[in-house]
Amino acid sequence: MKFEAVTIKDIAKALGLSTSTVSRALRDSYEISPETKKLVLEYAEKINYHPNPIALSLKERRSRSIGVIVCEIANSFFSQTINGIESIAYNNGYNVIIAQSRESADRELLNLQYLTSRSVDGLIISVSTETKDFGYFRELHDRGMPIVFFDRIVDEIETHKVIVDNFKGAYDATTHLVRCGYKRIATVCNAAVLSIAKERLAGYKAALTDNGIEVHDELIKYCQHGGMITAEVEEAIKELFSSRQKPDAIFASADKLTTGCLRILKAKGLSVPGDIGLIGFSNSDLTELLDPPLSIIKQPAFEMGEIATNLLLQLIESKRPVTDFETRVLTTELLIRESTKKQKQKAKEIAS
Amino acid sequence: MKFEAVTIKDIAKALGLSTSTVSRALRDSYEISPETKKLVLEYAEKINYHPNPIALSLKERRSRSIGVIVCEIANSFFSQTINGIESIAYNNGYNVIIAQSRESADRELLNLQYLTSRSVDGLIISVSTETKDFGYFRELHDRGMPIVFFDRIVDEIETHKVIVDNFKGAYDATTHLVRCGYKRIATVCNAAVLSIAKERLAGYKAALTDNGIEVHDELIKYCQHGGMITAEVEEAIKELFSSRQKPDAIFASADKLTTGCLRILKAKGLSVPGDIGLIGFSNSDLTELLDPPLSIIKQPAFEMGEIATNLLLQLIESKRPVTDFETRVLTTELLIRESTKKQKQKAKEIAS
DNA sequence: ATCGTTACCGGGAACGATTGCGTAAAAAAA
DNA sequence: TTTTTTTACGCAATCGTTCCCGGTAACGAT
Repeated sequence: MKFEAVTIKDIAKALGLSTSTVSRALRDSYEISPETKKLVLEYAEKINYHPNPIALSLKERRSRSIGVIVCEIANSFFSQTINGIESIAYNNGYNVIIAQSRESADRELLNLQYLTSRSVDGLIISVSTETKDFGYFRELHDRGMPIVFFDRIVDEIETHKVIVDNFKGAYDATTHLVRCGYKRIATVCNAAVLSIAKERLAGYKAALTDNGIEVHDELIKYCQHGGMITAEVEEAIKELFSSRQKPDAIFASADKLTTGCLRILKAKGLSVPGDIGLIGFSNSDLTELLDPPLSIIKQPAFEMGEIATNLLLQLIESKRPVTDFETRVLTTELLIRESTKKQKQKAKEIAS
Repeated sequence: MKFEAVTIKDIAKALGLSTSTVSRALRDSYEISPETKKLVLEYAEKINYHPNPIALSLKERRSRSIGVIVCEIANSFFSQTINGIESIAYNNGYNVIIAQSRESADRELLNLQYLTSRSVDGLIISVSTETKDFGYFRELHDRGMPIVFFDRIVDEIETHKVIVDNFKGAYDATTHLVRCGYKRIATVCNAAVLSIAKERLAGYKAALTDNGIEVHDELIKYCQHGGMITAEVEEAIKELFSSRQKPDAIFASADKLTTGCLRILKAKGLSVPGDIGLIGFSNSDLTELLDPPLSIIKQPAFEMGEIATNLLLQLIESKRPVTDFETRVLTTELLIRESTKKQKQKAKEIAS
């Protein structure tokens, strides 16, 4: 089954002109008489002519499409980012091809090869938790493929990057927990190789130290798949509670980890914040409806997508190789709700 | 800035062969000697040759890409569906271009034109709530563009469709409310033009009638934008509560409406299910963590995406025009949780 | 009458890959 | 040895579009 489109040849034949003339008439060239132009334009309109973008891509050696690789789209943060990416891309005549790594380095590489073989003009990437070898990224980048990293960036590759101040986000969240009166604050974070995991962990540690609380390694748990696998989070929580230092609060450093922790804590029959406080990074718009309403650190996801895309288009459309790269750092938002309200505090409130 | 890829010409020149020979060698043609093949294959591997898909698309008049139009991707149901679509598409060498209508008929048309001008080989569509004129769909379909509708389908266009038994889903949900002891059951649904809205409303009505409960029109509220605009849901709820027949339960017939209702009810200080019961269609994986845990009707979203894609690929790859279309109807899943537990019932449970 | 200019338009190569057809050389059959 | 067949490869067209060259009128100036 074929969908046959109208070509410039059809117009040329019908009007007794050459394809060159038709092409020029359509592009409003000065070498074509007004009458011919009118003729061509009207006929093109009539038969609903649209230039074949594939032929154009071949000719101009660009596809006007950009590739996006994220771990998964069924994730509030990423779907919001993609919204931002799309809005800018579409306004500039680019289309967006989305691929998911599902936190697998293999799938990520496959997607990468697939997208480049599809000749995308550029890439917007948030790397998977599993990725250790950035050789292919580097090779691509060295060969001139425009790449913008966001969220989970690759430090050793020099290109545009868009992130939030993860250190500050984590610092603020942890400080908030301290101020609420929590003492044994644990953290559940992403694979340690991830830039965001490192930064958020650093923020967590700094906040504890600055508040005179000792950092205990046994209160720091890593989830290699960023919470995509429930068992992983379950294991982390179990370990936390079987340690000598039982935590009285948890700072979760990623979307899936935050809701994952809540799920496991409830499954274990623990009350939040009664038995344990919880705060985490999240971009879900359902967090305030949860039981309990979750205190979260929220990222400006849509804006991040917009900025990343603008930077990428800048790279793509630049005449000469860009060497001056920038890293845009946005700020997170701390939303305080029930899940970090310590019991004593609650009691006090009721009394007053 | 350009990303220069290796072409068949580069290989030909380097090896002193013609492009035809190289092409045939790469495709393992019988007319090429084993030695030449080996030579070409090894060199191609060495310089990391990948055929240019754009050139192939031009030659074969197919792009090996499919377009998907949904109202928004930051929606559990649709992002899960897209996961299903992608998994099948990628396995078959197709890529997926996603576009969002954001419930606007204009944007939908724009996306449609954009995708077809991008020469996608086929389309998978869930129409927007606003769409009234299906002329463009029809035209495209008549001109041979393979289209598969899912979820929100277009009855008057004969092609493959993938839906759930919306009538039964709504019937089951409403029946469940009746069995819980609710008497004045309201429904908040999508724009009445949508296939799913009609079917779910019919299921709701039938369940009431079959249980000897009268259907009151003032207990039926429509949201033109399917809950994307909060004010819309707020207005619906306000109207319900200002009517003579104050509802004691609500059946929400779409993802955003379900969580939207919960949000508004809580904002109004109403307790669920204490003051009012709530059940609705939803595919969010957070519903059981909500306050209260939400009773929902869940659709097999991933599977729907898979089936839709398989059907589309079937259409695309069919040699002759397909005239025998099918509508796949899957079944929904009813998950009963706290939000539909009527107070009396609760009391009884505690007593026993 | 000849030249220069302007205005319009067509031929054909190119983008990268595939493929039908033609053909030289080598191998097999006569 | 001659003829036939097979093997192995190149030429050129094709997909839809753009664009570099040309080319040809018409017209005014010389």
